[in-house]
Amino acid sequence: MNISEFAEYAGVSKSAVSRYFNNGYLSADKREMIEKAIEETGYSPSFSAQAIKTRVTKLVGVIIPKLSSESCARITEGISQVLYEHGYQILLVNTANDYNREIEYLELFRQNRVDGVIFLATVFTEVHRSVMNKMHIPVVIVGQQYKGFSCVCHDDYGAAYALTELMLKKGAVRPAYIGVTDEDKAAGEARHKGFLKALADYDIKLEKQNGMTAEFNIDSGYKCAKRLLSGGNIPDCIFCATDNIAAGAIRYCRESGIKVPGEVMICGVGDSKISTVTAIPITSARLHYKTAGIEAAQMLLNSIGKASVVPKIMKLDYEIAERESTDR
Amino acid sequence: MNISEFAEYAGVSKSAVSRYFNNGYLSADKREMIEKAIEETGYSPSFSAQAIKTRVTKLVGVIIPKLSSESCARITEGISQVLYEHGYQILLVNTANDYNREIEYLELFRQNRVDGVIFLATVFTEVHRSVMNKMHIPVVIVGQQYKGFSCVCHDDYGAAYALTELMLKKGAVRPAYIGVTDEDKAAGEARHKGFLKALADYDIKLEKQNGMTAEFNIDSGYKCAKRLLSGGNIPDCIFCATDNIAAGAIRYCRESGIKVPGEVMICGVGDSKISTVTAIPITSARLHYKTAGIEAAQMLLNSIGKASVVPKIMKLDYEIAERESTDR
DNA sequence: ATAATATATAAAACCGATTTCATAAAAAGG
DNA sequence: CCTTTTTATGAAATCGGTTTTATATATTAT
Repeated sequence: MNISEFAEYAGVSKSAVSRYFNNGYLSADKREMIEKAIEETGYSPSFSAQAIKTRVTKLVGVIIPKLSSESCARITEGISQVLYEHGYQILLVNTANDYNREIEYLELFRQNRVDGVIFLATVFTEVHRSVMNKMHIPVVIVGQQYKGFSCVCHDDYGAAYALTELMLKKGAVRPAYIGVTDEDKAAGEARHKGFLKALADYDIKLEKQNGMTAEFNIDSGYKCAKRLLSGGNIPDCIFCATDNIAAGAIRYCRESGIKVPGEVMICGVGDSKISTVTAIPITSARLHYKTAGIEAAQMLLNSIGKASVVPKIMKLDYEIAERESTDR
Repeated sequence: MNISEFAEYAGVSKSAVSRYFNNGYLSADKREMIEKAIEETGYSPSFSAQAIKTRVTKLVGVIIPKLSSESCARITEGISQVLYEHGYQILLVNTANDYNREIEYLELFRQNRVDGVIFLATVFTEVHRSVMNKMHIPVVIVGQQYKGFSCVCHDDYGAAYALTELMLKKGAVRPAYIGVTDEDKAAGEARHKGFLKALADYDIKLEKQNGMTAEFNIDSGYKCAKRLLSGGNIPDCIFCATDNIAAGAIRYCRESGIKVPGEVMICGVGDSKISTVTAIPITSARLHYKTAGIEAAQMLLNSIGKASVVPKIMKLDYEIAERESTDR
């Protein structure tokens, strides 16, 4: 049923029906007639038809690298909560860590379809910048700082520094690092730099074979820990860039009889659910993922419809959750 | 830029442009002119305008109870993969376990906006049925069986039976159960029944105080395990309806010095990431979440556009992943 | 009482596409 | 060579709404 048929059914004009849904002038009796007709028919206006005229879709594109990652899911949950409260909906794109798909969907969103975009990105390329610059709808980036765009991010550097310092203060002198690629500015580079800075400040140096790059999962942490810990002269602490990596490392230690924290301290980042239930609970830095999603969504909603917006950066604080894996 | 402006720019008629995007009759030179103009302007047709005329939105509504649950995330990942391959996108609704919001969005989708709905539901009410019956777009339900609708679900009953049998065969005689509400037909009722049937078949009875209902999280498992294990005459095995509950139970055992599996065997369901890294790795049943999402999406795509479709039920098999928590 | 303003209404134009229609040119068939 | 079919084309109608316009009526101000 379209607006004309409905208007006829209700005994009013199309314009009156439209005004009813858009708070225009409308007499009480017409309002009543329309309400009664809605009751009877269940009519509601077509989103597509509204969008074409108003240029408002009430849709926000959310681009994420991996839905089944706890951090992504929690950010998206925060986004979802705020958008729901404001009558917006999420057009979700799971890129499965495929950078090309990020570009593909940015292009898609560039034209129409959504009112704004929230982008949980990991690695930025020149192509990203060129596409994003041509975008004429607001974009908010979560988890990274990217010049020229509004961002909500975590203090990855500070968290990594604090965790490393914690272990050094407890007497670690032969540290190791299992990180992710430095191409990832946040989880990779920033945490790496925070780790190295703490080492520098405490006059401790990283032996070359003790720095490793892993994937974002448990198995990869397991394998790296194996390489790190199967030689002689093993490290006495391992900074892991994520809790999953730390969980894998702890699993390896458990299986090979290496005492955590006795022989080697281990920490992760993210304070995910997993960190409380591992063989040895993991000391980690709580990053406020859901809050990041909430803030990003609010930032985006504040930008939608505005002619131009000054890009803002919001950096969220962290808290250290100390658990057994770094006890001394 | 709209189709008229673009057509003028390209030096062809509106109709020609439309035909270009919809594979109509078009001479080679016109095709070339249009391609050149697209190159130069980046024009692409408006989704809203297309949708209004074709009544196709290329959008699928996905309603899920909790995004940050690993099972939901994996199902959604499967859905996303298939829809992507077919040029569809996901309109995501996270209901945060609020049944009213489920109804609200079913209502919203009922009218327009999406071409089909995938519903990861937990508890069905009469209101659900009445709304879903009025739906004139296809709906596929994941994780539950619901008469009259196409469903993709797991063999919760069989998995629970097999896990329980495994523990009974290893000599357990005083079983306990930590489940979720029976209102949830799959994770609640079906697993509960599978557990009870195994007990019946092995002539073992459940002491009343050894059956408990928990929430879907680690802390709740911890608390239930505490109640279960702090008295005298404690159970010698605990069937947990989810891995999270089992992880909580294992954490309690670890903290209170109860030996797993020595004093009490524990199992979970879902074979989530967590089950491999807990203090004692958890025996669990692998449910194919991502596959469920993939199958559901395919089922839905097969129904879209068809006048009427016979509802189908697809029940996916499970596999037992035996780990230390049930060793004997 | 009259002018100015606020409220209320329907018709018509418009949003940006697709599709039908009428017509023409080219290709194929006999 | 003429008829039929296929290919190609732009104008116009249509999809389901919103918004402008023009006009009428009711209030308020002076």
